[in-house]
Amino acid sequence: MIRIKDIAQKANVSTATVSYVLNGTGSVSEKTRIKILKVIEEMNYQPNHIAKSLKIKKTNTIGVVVEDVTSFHSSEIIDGINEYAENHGFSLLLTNMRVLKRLGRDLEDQEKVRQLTPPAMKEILNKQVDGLIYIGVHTRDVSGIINTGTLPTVYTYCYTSGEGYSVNYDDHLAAYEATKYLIEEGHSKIAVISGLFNSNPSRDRFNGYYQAVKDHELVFDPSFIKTGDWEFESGYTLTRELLDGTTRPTAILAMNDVMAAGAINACLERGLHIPEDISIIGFDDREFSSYINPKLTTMRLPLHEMGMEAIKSLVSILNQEEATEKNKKLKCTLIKRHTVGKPRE
Amino acid sequence: MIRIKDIAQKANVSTATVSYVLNGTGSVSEKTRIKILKVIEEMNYQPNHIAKSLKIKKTNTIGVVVEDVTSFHSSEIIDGINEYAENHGFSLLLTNMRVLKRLGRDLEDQEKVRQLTPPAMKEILNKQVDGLIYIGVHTRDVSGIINTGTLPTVYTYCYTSGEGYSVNYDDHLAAYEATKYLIEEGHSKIAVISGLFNSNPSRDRFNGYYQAVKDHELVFDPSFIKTGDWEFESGYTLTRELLDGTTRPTAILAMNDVMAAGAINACLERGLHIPEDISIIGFDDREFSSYINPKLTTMRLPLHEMGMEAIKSLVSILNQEEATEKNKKLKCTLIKRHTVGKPRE
DNA sequence: AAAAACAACTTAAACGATTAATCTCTTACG
DNA sequence: CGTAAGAGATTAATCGTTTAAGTTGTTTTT
Repeated sequence: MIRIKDIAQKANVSTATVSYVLNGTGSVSEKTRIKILKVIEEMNYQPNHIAKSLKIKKTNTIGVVVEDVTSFHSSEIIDGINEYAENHGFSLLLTNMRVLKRLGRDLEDQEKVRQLTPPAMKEILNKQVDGLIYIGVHTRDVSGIINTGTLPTVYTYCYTSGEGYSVNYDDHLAAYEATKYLIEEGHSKIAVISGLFNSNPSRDRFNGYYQAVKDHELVFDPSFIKTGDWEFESGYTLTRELLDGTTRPTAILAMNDVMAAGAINACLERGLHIPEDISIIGFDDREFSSYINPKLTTMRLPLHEMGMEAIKSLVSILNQEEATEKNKKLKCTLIKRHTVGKPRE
Repeated sequence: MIRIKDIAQKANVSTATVSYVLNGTGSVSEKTRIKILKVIEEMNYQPNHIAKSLKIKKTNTIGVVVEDVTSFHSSEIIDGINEYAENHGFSLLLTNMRVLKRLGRDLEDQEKVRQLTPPAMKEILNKQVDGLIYIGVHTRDVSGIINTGTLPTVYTYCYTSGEGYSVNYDDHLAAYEATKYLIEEGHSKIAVISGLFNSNPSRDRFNGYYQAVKDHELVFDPSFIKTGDWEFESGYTLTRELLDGTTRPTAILAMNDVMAAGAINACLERGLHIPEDISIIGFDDREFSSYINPKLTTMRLPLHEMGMEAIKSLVSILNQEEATEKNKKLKCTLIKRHTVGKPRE
């Protein structure tokens, strides 16, 4: 391994001078600068980041703790983080907590999640990262569960009540816009297949829906609200219930694409045509949404952007820029495909 | 930050002694060992890995270079790598090349991929990782594209011809078994919707299919072989061609789930019943495969296991264990769902 | 009883960078 | 002309560990 020392010897200067040209600090004459640069080139010198980090107490490495990498949103967020990191000289140290695989749907049990944390995270904290990005599996509150100590941290796809920085998407607005779209298409009987009701996204999305219904002076029918559990089966079952109800809705707002897929299956099975007989709108824009038949109209989550904004926030915290926004909320976008149409007369 | 020096002072010993108890090296009396451990506990000392790495020239960090994180297989492989890493004290430094997003289907143009490499990878190499795992986007040959220099490297979901270590799944065997399953269900007219034909998996899978057909003494009909491009549309279009052909197949082997989904759509559109009128089998076991209607029977790739085996290989190379297998090939497993049945008489 | 061996420590030099403090020239200015 | 200022370089300490080599004092061997 070539060291600064080797460069210095060959170029007949001190190590300090070499370091100065490497970092563009100090004052070095153009002549020696050129000379040193040439030697560096010749010897194919690669700086040792470890040594540098030890001295300057900065690693230019960001820890990324993800509750579950295999969850659909994680890789897209990581991709966003990576894009910014690459362009700004940061590396990413990744740790996967695997909460979903280890706890399943038990993860609302905060104590269990907490117990999962230490082994996975201690290591990453000790590795001397400059800051941390925490990617949850649901946009739920993780305060009290995660203790990152004094390390600057930005939470995304989850948040901490009150303290801490977070980047998320706007559930309320997204549901509002989805509902508004349905209403504008002419629907007035709009059912909802919700996720688990003790979760923030479910609550916020319901409120967005409710707001849109009220703003457009439609009647709110509680029998149109069904509570699912985010899974395919519940979308399927609840849609059957909806179709068997006294008044049949002309549109269904499913709170994720997986349940929407279940809803589509249920409708198709009953011989209904989508969107002629019933419209369905999903949430997430999962990859499969354009592989199913008919292709699903859905609200796309700004995942890539969330990753980008999370690391931007973190970097601005690291740079002590005071203006950093505490809780960013990004907008979802409506992806129009083939499951929404005007209702029959 | 608490240093070894601080511990040493408080415990009235030298830094060397502290280091010895920390590493379990040297010879330290039980009495001082206890004493030092107590001080460490009291002061909540956390070792500085950076300093240690500088000295011992080992980081216990493994670089993971992935051609595209958002590709369906990547996160599952990463999950496998992570599981082993966590249990063996390694950290993961992740870099995403984003080849798919940057090059699209152009990635068979090796020159372009090569040009993408340096900026993304140089950084990770300089960060002094002990070894590298490279995760491709297709199981294609990347030799000549990727230059990891002297760094121990294991390739997965891709390979290098001849030199280097790799872990992959067995395409030939998987296709053989899928075909065999179809034959055993009673099918004799089995069509294939292949991926791009200049790709290794396409070739190997075709050979597996061909072998199975021959082994079971069926006639091989070239008109049953259609070449797609891995995308949904081609599955759809080619299935329509197949259905319009002079002899209609009773089963379709699609070389990935996405094309299989296209095939299902085409069949459904023609009013065919699956699997009564036609059987369809996919490849990959994508998440959506159980969300589509009917649920797709498919060959599952051993992704998690590939990640585990990749890092196992790497670690055994790092430990200079000579016995490390050069090119591991893992088995796919058949996931039986609802798109394969016995053919009509 | 002297020599050798060993256990239990300590000393101090690395590892490869950064950087405050110095030093030596020039150049500029009143 | 004397001196202050500045440019361009060097010296050496430092970051937090590890570890070879050295130092004790005690035990074993012969």
